[in-house]
Amino acid sequence: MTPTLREVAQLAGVSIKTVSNVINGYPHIRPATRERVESAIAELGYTPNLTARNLRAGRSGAITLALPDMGLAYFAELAAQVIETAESAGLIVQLEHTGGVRERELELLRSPRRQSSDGLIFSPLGMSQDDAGALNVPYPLVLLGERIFDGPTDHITMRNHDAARAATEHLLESGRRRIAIIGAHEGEVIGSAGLRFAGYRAALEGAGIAVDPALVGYTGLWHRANGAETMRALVETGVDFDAAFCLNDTLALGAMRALEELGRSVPDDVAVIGFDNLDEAQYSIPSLTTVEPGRGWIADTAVKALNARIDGSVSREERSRTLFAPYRIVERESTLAGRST
Amino acid sequence: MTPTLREVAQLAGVSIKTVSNVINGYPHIRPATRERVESAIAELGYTPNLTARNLRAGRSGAITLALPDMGLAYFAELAAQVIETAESAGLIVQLEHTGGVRERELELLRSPRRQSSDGLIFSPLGMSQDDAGALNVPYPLVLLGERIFDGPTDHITMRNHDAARAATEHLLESGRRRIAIIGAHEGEVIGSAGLRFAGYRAALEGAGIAVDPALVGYTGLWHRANGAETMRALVETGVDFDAAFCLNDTLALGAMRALEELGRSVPDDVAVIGFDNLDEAQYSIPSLTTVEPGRGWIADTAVKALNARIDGSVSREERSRTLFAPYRIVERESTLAGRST
DNA sequence: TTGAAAGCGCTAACAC
DNA sequence: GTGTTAGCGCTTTCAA
Repeated sequence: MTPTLREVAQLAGVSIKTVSNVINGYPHIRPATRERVESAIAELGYTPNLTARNLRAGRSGAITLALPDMGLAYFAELAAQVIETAESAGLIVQLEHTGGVRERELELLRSPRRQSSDGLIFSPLGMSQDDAGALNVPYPLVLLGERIFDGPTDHITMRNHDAARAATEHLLESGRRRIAIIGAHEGEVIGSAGLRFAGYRAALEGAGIAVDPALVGYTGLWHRANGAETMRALVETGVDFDAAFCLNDTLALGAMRALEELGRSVPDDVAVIGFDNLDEAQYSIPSLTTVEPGRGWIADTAVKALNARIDGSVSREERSRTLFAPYRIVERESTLAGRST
Repeated sequence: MTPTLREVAQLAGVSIKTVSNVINGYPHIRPATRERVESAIAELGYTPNLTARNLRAGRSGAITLALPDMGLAYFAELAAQVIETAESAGLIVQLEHTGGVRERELELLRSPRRQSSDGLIFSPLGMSQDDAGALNVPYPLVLLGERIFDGPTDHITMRNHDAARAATEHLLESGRRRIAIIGAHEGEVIGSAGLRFAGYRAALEGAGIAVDPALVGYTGLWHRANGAETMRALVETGVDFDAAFCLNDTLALGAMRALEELGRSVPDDVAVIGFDNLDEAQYSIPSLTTVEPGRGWIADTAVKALNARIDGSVSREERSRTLFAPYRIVERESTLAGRST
C-alpha cells in the first residue's frame, strides 16, 4: 500500500537509517546521498507513518478537547480558538462531547481513548467539587471552567465573581435600581451561576440595595428558550424592574426577545446585560452589552499549559496552578444610559 | 509507566497471547485462566495501548473533520452532529480548520497528518471545480458541500437549486414581487451562492418575473456584518423591494438588523427568508423563516459513508456516489403573509 | 487451550 | 557518514 521507509531505502540504495536521518534533518549526510534519498521519497510519494512514529515516541501529537456541546455558541467559539492555537503548536485536536452529564464526564476521564492523545483539556459541567478526586489521572490534564476548584490539575478559569459584580455595577451606574437576574441556580455556591450570583449580590449590597427574591429568575439551562421563558414568567409576576443581568448572552438574547414580545423596550424600559461576548451579541437588536470573558486568552493559556506538561517542561511534581482570564465590560445598546421618555 | 501486556502476563503467570485473548474476548479460555488474567489486569489497572494496536491494525479509530471555521454557526452545528454520530460508531473526531483558504485546503489533503486518522470528511470552501483532481487521495474521503462536483469521492450535498427556488417561491406566494437577493457571488455557477442564485432566478422566471440586477446584493463573505452592509447599501440605492432572499441565516440576521435601523419593518415592509435553519433563527426578532437543509442527515450520512469505505464494506473500486439531503421550508415570522397596514 | 515468535513502521544506540 | 539492530506494545499465525 503506502510506501515505507524500507522501500525508500531500497530504491535509494541506502539503509533505512540514512533515510530516517534525511527525514529528520540530521545534518551530517553527504549531499549526493541526501539527494538520492530525496528523489526516492518523491518518486514513491513517501510520507512517514505517524502511528509508528508515535508508538516509538510514546506520544500521539494529538490533544483532546472535551466540552459539553459544540452546538452551544460559547463552546463552539472556544473550540475554534483552541484548534487555532493547537494547530500552531503542531497539535491535532480531538473533540469529545460530554453532554454536560456527570457520568459521561467521569467515564471520559477513565476511557482508554485518553491514551490515543497526549493530554486533555476538559470543561466539566455535570461534575461537582465532590468529584475532584476523579481528576487525579495519569495523563496531562488542564481543567476549564468553574465547576471544580483546588483540583490536582492546572485550572484555567475566569473571575466570575468580579466580572458579575462589574456587570451589575455597570447597570447601577446608569441609574438602574431594580435589577433582575436571569439564570440563577438554586443553592449553587461555586459554578458559573453561583459565582456570578454572588458578584451580583456584592454589587447590589455595595450600593446599599438588598437582593429582592422576587427579582431572581431561576433556570437550570442557559439556552435562549430558557431566557425567554424566565423573563416572561418574571414579567407576569407583575414585579417592577428596570434592568436584567443575564448570566450568559444566550439567556440575554432570549430575554430580550421576550421583552420585545411583551411590549417592553430595551434599553428604555429594561436595560439588559449578558455574559460571554458571543459573536452574535454585537448583531442582535438592540446590540447586547456583555462581559468579555477572555475566551481567546483561555484557549491559548490552556493549550500552552497542557503542552508544558506534555513535553515535560513543567513536571508532574510541580504544583498545579489556577490561572484567571482577564475580563472587561463591552458596552452596547442594550444598556444605553437614560430613558428617552 | 503504564503497565503493558507483558507485565499483566507475568503477574498472571501466562503468556501475553493469553492475556490478549482475554482482552479481545476470544471464547476458548479456561475459566480459571481467564480469572487470573482478569484480576491481574485489575490489579495493574492495565489499559491497552491504542497506538500500538493501531499500528498493528493499520487503523487509528479516528476520523478527521475539516471545516472552514468552527466559529461559524453552521459549521459548529454540523460538527456537533458529526461528533455525536461518530461517537456512537466508536470513532474519535479530529477537527481541522482550513479557514476556507484554498492553499490550506490543498495542503490538508496531502498532509502526513491524514495518516493519523482513518479517513476525512472535508468541507472545502476555497477550492473549486478545477481542483477536483486533488481529491484523488489514497485514503477514504467524503466530500461535503457544493464547491466541487463529480469528484472521485462520495459527496454529500443538498439540493441548493431546488431549495432556493422553493424559498423564493415562498416569498412569491405571499404576494411579494420585488424580491432582492443578498449574498450573491459575481459570476459563480456552482458553489452555494451560484446554485442558490440559479434557484432564485428559476423561481422568478417561473412567475414571469425577470431578475432585476438592481436587486442583487453581492457579498463574498456571509457573516452578519456583510448582511447588514449589503442590505444598507441596497436600501441606499433607493430601489424598491418588498422581500429579500438571504443566501444564509447569518446574512439574513444582519440584513434584518439593518432594515430595523433604517426604519423598515420586517415582515410588513420587507419579508426576509434565510437558509440553514440555525438554532438562533427561531429566536431572532422577528423569528426567521428559513430553509432547513438537513444538517443532521448530512452528518449522519457522511459518517456512515466514510465508515463504509474505511471498513471496506464499500470498496475503493465502487463508484463514488453523490447523495442529496432532504430540505424543507420552515415558516416563521419574518415572512408572515399580508401587510398589517 | 495456551505459548513462542514474527512483524506492523519507525527511531536511536551502537558499530564500522 | 552510513549500516545493523533492538524494541515501542500489540495481534496473530503456527506449533505444541
